[in-house]
Amino acid sequence: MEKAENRGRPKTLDREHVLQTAVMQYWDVSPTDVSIGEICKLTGASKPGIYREFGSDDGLKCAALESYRSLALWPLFDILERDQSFEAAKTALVAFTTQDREALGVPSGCLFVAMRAQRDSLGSATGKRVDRLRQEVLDAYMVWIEAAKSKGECSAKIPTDTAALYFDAQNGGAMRMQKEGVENATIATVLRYAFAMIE
Amino acid sequence: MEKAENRGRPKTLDREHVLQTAVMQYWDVSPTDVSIGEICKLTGASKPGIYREFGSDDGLKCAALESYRSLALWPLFDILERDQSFEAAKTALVAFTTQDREALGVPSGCLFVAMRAQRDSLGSATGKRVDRLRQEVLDAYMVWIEAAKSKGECSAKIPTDTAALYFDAQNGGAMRMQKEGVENATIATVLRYAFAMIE
DNA sequence: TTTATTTCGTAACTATGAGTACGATAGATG
DNA sequence: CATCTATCGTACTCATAGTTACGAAATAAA
Repeated sequence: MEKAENRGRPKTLDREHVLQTAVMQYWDVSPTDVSIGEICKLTGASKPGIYREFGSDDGLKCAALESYRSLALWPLFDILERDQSFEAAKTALVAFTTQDREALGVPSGCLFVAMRAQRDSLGSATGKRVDRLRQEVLDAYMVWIEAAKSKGECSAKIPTDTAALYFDAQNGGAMRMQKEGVENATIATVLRYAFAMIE
Repeated sequence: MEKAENRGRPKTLDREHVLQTAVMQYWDVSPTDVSIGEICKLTGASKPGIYREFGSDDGLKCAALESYRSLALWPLFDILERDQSFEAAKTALVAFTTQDREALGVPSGCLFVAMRAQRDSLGSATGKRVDRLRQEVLDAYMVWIEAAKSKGECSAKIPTDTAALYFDAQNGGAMRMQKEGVENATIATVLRYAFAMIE
């Protein structure tokens, strides 16, 4: 067992602050266009400090994705797993996706969607985590759809795995539109049409 | 009028070869992860040669996008403008989008979609051209949808501009799925469901 | 206090990539 | 053959970004 050694110089690097700053920068700008040096400037941390904490650029991006997941992706999983009607869930998905980001003080678009688009430019650890998260999301959609089918709320003859890809694609499209500046109300209309298809 | 001056050392740089190579690399790899130096190695051209011909990295990407448009986007415009039923056009869109790229000897995904995703990392000239092309595509969808509505082949009450965004988003989603390795048959199913919505 | 231990951060190093200075080269013209 | 002209390509410059070497600093234990 490792006891809390109080030896040595006390750590001053604020891991959470660095991580949150990184998430916001990657999210707002782009995961491949924010350098370690930029994060240093914004947080006051030193480069070796960040390397000691996260190991590498890849490590920081990986940690940022993990952080983003429990910060911004949690509501998605929650909607899919909550016990509610298929219709109610679809409505909740539209509402969640088209929230007013400005009002929430959060960037538009989706860091996960951005990382997927640049998957091959990311480090190997981050790349693998992107793949895993993608599969997790698809699995969550599948469980949800399968449940709706067995409850008789979804009679569509579309295969469940294809339907999962369908919903995931709609969500990704919405995030891209948002980043391109399309009004949330318009995006919501698009999503409602898309989601009405599967019932 | 400028007459064809035969003075000076003859040009040896093969503009078309460089351009096609650039298009294929940007398309296959990513527009922001292919350096001028890489294009040089692949084509045998020298760096100053490429700069003399295209002015800058931005200029080359811009020319590549233009080339891509008349190479790979032309069929899309053609389908939308051809005189055929709304249904026939939608079927043609699905077929075009889910062509077997391997068999055609062409990369999967779409360079234009990739450039849109990285719009802010591109040079100003390329960025503006991406914007213009996006608007062109949306306009083409709108003209098509408007025509279908007036022919009575599309009775959907969805606003035309929103419907255009809808179709554009579906196409983009298909291209991303293709790049992520989803089977074309599956993508076609997704698209058919999505397109069936608007009628 | 001295020593052991741990973190701190300046100042490098290295690699890559955009962009260019400039002398060499190749053909037309006279 | 001499000159004019336009392109060629080697070998730079310059900037950025990931990464690290290493001595200074801070705290607990002896």
